[in-house]
Amino acid sequence: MPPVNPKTSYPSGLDCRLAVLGRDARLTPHRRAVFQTLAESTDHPTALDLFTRIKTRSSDISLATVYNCLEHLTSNGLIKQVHLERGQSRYCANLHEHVHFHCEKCGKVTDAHPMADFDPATYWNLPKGAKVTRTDVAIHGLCPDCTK
Amino acid sequence: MPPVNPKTSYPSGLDCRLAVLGRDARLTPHRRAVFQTLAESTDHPTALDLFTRIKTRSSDISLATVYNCLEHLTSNGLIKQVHLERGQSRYCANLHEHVHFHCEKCGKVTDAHPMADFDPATYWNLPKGAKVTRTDVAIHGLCPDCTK
DNA sequence: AATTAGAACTAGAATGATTCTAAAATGATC
DNA sequence: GATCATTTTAGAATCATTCTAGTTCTAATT
Repeated sequence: MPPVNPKTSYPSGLDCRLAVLGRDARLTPHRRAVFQTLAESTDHPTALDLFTRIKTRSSDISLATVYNCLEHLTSNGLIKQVHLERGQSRYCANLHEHVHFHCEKCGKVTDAHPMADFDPATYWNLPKGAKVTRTDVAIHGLCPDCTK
Repeated sequence: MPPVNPKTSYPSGLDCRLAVLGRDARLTPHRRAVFQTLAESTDHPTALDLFTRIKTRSSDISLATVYNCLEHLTSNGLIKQVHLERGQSRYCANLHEHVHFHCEKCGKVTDAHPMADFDPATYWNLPKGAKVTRTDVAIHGLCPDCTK
């Protein structure tokens, strides 16, 4: 096994999360840009949002590459895809267990972190013998700013 | 206020739910077909599913009309739109409070009814001052048939 | 340093779900 | 039975995403 090139492989120093990737998953400038732009965003941007931000702030990139990078990062478990309504997918670099609060007026999406363990089987009658792997919770309502 | 035409207005006898509509919301044969076809379905069909079922089983209809009827029924609160993944919207005539169990293998969607009151604020740290109007819960996993 | 094989990037085409448009049909009221 | 609003329709348009196929880039090898 040849040595990993420190310049182009996902370094564990930059962000421990990036280290989970195998050595053949390259940390290209584009992937870095997509990941970092998303990590700096608190607003759950769409692919197009990220495309615009990366294009104006830093390097040139194509929309197809943004989609490729997002798919790569998602399938490697570095980021998560979020679906709140039909339409565009949104992305989220927060890997801590959390759910989403969606403001129906301004559209803002806020992460809500757990205070206690949650088991859906205590609240809903699941099919007998079903095996739960994941529970998606989306809370809709009015954010503090929009209740005024 | 002129009398309601019993033949074309949503009758309260057929299904009490249909009575919630105002008198200017007509119960056309197409709307009736879309509603009834959905009400008889347990599989959370897509607009295209409903289009095919209505077209083959009963009257002729266009896909645009299915979309129009679904939009009409949804905005009048007679049916619900369900988004489990990106892609097509699914529809559900079950208005009892419930959540959805989605089998990741066979794709089947099952309604899961509540056994206890559920307040998301006891589990997740919502933004201070936020007002919750609705909580969408989608439970993903393997259905009883697929665990075998 | 040049070669090579594979991975990543790209523009533009293609796809799939949905919405829009504008005209025709239908229904309700006058 | 005329009139006006609503519904239906086919087909065009749109929007987000994925695909295609050619090009460029990267890293290991010569």
